[in-house]
Amino acid sequence: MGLRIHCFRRKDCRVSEWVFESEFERNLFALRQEKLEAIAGLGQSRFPNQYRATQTIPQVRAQWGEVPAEALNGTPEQPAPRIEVSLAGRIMAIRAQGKAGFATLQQSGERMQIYVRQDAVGEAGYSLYKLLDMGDHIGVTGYLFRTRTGELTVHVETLTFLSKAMLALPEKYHGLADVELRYRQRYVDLFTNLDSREVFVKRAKILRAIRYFFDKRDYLEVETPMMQPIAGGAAARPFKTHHNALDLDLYLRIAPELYLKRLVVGGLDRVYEINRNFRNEGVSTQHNPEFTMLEFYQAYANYHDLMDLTEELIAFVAKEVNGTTVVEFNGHTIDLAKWQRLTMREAIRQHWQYVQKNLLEEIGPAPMYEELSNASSLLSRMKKAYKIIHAAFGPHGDPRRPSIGEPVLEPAEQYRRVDANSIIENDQDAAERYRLLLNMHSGIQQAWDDLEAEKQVGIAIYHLFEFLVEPNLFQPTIIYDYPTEVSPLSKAKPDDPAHVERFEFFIGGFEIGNAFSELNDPVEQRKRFEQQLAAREAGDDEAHQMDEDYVRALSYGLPPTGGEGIGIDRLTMLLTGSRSIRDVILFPLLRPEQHGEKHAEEANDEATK
RNA sequence: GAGCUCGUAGCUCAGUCGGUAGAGCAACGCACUUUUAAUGCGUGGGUCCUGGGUUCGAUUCCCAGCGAGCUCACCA
Repeated sequence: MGLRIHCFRRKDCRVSEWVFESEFERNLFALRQEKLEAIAGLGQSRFPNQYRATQTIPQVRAQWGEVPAEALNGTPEQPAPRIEVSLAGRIMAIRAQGKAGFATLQQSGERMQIYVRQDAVGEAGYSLYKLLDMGDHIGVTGYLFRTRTGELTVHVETLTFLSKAMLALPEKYHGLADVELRYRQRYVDLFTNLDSREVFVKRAKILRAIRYFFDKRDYLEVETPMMQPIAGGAAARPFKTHHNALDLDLYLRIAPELYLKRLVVGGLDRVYEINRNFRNEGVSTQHNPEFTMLEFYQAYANYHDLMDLTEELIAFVAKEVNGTTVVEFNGHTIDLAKWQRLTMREAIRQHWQYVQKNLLEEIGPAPMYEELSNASSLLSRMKKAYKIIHAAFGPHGDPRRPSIGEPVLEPAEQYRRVDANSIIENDQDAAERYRLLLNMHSGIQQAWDDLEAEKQVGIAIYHLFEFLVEPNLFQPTIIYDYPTEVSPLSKAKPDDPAHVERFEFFIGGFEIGNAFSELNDPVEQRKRFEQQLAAREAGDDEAHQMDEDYVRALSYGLPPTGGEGIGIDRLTMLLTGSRSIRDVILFPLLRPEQHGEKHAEEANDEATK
């Protein structure tokens, strides 16, 4: 910690100089320092090094929270035995009344009222009380009683000053409401918004439950490199960094996958790792550039074994953390113990049939499996379907794409000239219908584009799935048997080379995990790397690089292995009912704050360019 | 990356059909020995995000920029 706390408004500010956000803060800080001196004058240390409490506030509440007033307070004739306590906490409310007063201490997210009266703590003690402010840390000793209004309270006998808040706390009723401030100043958010604290307590419980689950099954927790010379194991753009002494470019890992499988080659049959991955991509309510993944690998298992394990894991974690497998998320009630499993093509067909039956009969029956396997028949089907669904929106229905040809059907009345924003505000069902149709529209359009560009049929199928089906998978769903073209690291189905033994699972409308029977044929692996390399040369900067050492590792023999990755942030969102990934990451990535003159200069520079 | 919305006191928010702004909390002073969003009386606190334009005059209108939220795109 330097001396500087804020340094925005003066471009030449030095580290040795205090720069406050405002006069208010400058004055308050000075005033609090004077109070600190006055506290020292009372014989207290300004910044004492420790305080020995005998209990925590949660402990006292747990033990005495329900004990009635008579038992604690006794009567004038029959005084009850005193319950002595020694507690520490942060002052979250303080109310002085002449020669006595109350304060509320907070510790570990729980609160305890204290009562300080001059005739109990003495004049010096009461002088200290009067020098206390919201946000200060103090220690108290005394005994428990209940006030007239029944609140469990510490009758203070000694007061020990522990640390001063030099800045003003947020408004005490609302806490920090500005989401940006809550992310930037999480240290304030955490003690003023206890809901926020609860999310991170739960996050820790989730991690603990996961570790327990895998440890119990003889998995070994490992840590593999986060800085890698080749960023592999996923399709994503990496961050680049540099090691000076070795003069070596390195990438922050996009996945631990290839290292974990090397470990299985090495005889660590069951391994898992929980740690950060880094992907150089945009941010959204579901994406942070660094995010936490659980990856685990199990020798001699295939993807069906992992499906069973996954269902068990998710239900177990939910139960450990929330005491139930039922969660409310985004207006949906989800039971994490009730799963369905569908192949990707089944899911597309099922969803298509749903749309046909409930929304748009003209779209026709779902494509048959043969149609979904053949590029030219799929293309002609997509063309047909596109015209129908496009017409359903009316000539102006989809602002993002000009009409292709003339509408072939009369637009269905309820979708004519629909405006997404107005119906989302007004009519939930209409908004839902609109969303479903728009997703279908986008998926069909995407598949058409893929096939038109002569991409492989599997890629078109995958896109169709992503748009049509994925956003609607609120209940726990395993989607399996992915097209080979979109799965460079997984193993083909023995009886169907067009598909691989891979599944992803979806809850709450987004993907949470991804698993497959790992490809362990080094020759096949090299071939797929080479294909990726070709894609890379063709301009796909997310395509895999060649990883010779990984192929070498496979050449020593990877046993048949199942592997899976689970997004911990998203799982946490689900189990805490958080709509944004930023609510489950302590310090989500934000642009640095810019203030005052520096800011203005940059704005001008920008304007004159 | 695109669209929409927002940015006013330390915090939570009003407001100004264009005439440089208010409340509550917090802060400061006084009163009050069972209050609890304590209360009562009084005081201080603002480059109304930044820059430019229009105007006699801009916090308000217009343009640009910065930051954030949401939606979409990319992605897990």
